[in-house]
Amino acid sequence: MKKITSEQWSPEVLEKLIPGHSVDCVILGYRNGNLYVLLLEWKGTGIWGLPGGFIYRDEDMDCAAGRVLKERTGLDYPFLSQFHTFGDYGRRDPAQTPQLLETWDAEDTRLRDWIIQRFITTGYFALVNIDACGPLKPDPLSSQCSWIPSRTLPLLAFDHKEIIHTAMEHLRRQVNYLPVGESLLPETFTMKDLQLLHEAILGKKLDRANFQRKMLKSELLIRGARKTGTGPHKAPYLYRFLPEKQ
Amino acid sequence: MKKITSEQWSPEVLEKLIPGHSVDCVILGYRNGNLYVLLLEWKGTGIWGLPGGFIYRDEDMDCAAGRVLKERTGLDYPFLSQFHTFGDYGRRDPAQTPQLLETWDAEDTRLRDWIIQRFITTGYFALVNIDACGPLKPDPLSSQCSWIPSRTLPLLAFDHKEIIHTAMEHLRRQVNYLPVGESLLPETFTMKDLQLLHEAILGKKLDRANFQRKMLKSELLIRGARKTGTGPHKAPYLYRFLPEKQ
DNA sequence: GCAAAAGTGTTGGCGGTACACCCATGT
DNA sequence: ACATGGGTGTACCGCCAACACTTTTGC
Repeated sequence: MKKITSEQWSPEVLEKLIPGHSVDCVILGYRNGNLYVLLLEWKGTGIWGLPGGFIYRDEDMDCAAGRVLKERTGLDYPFLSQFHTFGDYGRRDPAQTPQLLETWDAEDTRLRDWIIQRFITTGYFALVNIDACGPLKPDPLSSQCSWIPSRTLPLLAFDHKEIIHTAMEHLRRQVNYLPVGESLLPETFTMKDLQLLHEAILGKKLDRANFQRKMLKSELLIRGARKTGTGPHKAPYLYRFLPEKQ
Repeated sequence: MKKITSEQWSPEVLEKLIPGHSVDCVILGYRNGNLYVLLLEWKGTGIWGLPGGFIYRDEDMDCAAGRVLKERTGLDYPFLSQFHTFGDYGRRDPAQTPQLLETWDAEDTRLRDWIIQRFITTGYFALVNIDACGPLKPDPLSSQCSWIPSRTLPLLAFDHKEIIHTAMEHLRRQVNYLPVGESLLPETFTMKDLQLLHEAILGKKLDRANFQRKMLKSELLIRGARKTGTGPHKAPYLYRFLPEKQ
């Protein structure tokens, strides 16, 4: 796996990239009971898109996805996995690409031709701790990079809405086998916190008693001290995840 | 979905193809208790590879996979689904490409350059009835196209062994949710036939009694007459799958 | 004391596994 | 009759959903 550092796109850089194939990352974060997706706003258009990028000719595709994550969030390769490749001919609405290019140097048609060509994209998804991210950085085509609640998605470019839905579907199917808590929660948390997270992912309420037993039986958690000052009720335990097995 | 008919590769045709991205199909068949994979032998090399193909610039990627299936087997789009995209920089062993090209027109370097470039490939898998296939047709790079038992794979090109293993893994995980019997068995079959198929996929023995109950409970089968002349024992029922729900 | 939230217990259903028991048939 | 394989019954276990009960805490 060869790592390549971030660079602005330019005609010279474009030469080093694989044409027509991109990676798009569905980066999920969590805070206060809500799931968030990291999105970029295309300069001045009000259209949002997934953080994506291109693949260098001598770079593994997985690395390209990791590089995108690093460039936007500063995070180094947390849990990141490919979930689907989107290859329909008409997946990029041709009416949207001109908007994407409005802020670009119009006189160099190489850039324009490169960006409006047909693209196949491979979707990756990552679960990250919002507080562990560095400052969010938009890419050269975007004006801002923000955490957007996954329940209230804005107008999205191309088929990015479908890509997000596919990723969420993938996450829901695997929620019991993935370290979702470890990736999305702070170091210590209550069982209620963990349950709210699972409920946010699954989009439905879970039984408190059964959820508690299931989590404890997994033997991935260690129980710490009780959390004080949480109100007029029994103080809940604080948990943390076991250190990783080597 | 735009359909495109088969053509030989030529410099003119190559212009119409997306460079650097291929589809490879893991096409599985079944007969007498054994799973088979459809493979092609590269002309004169003794190296085998998956049936693959390229994507026309105006063609959906899923269609390209369906076209590959059709070209090799004559079958029209049975159950066919994408399972993973293989994008490592070093996935195609550069030492193997010269062998692949030995039988090609060496004086036209465009063909050579096109075929030895870095490729990302998307893997599809299909379950087909061997008897329903037309005559098997090798592609321009291959001398033969045959059903090879999945347990005794020959020397395979590039990372095709890994691709097959990934597909089999995918199939094992989904065997209970896929119409494996409907795709791989003849119209009528005994419960034992169906069980042998599942055992071949899972690579382990199943309990006869429990398997029978599970299949009947699914309500996908209808029981027909008994099969006669099967030996000194009770005659088994013949089953068929219910006609598809509309 | 009372409400609210946390922790634990109990029950029943369902799916999977293991294995026992009959049934039909050709020799 | 008997061996062989097909069909069905029963018991057990683990997982999950539903819900009851007890404990702690601030008001």
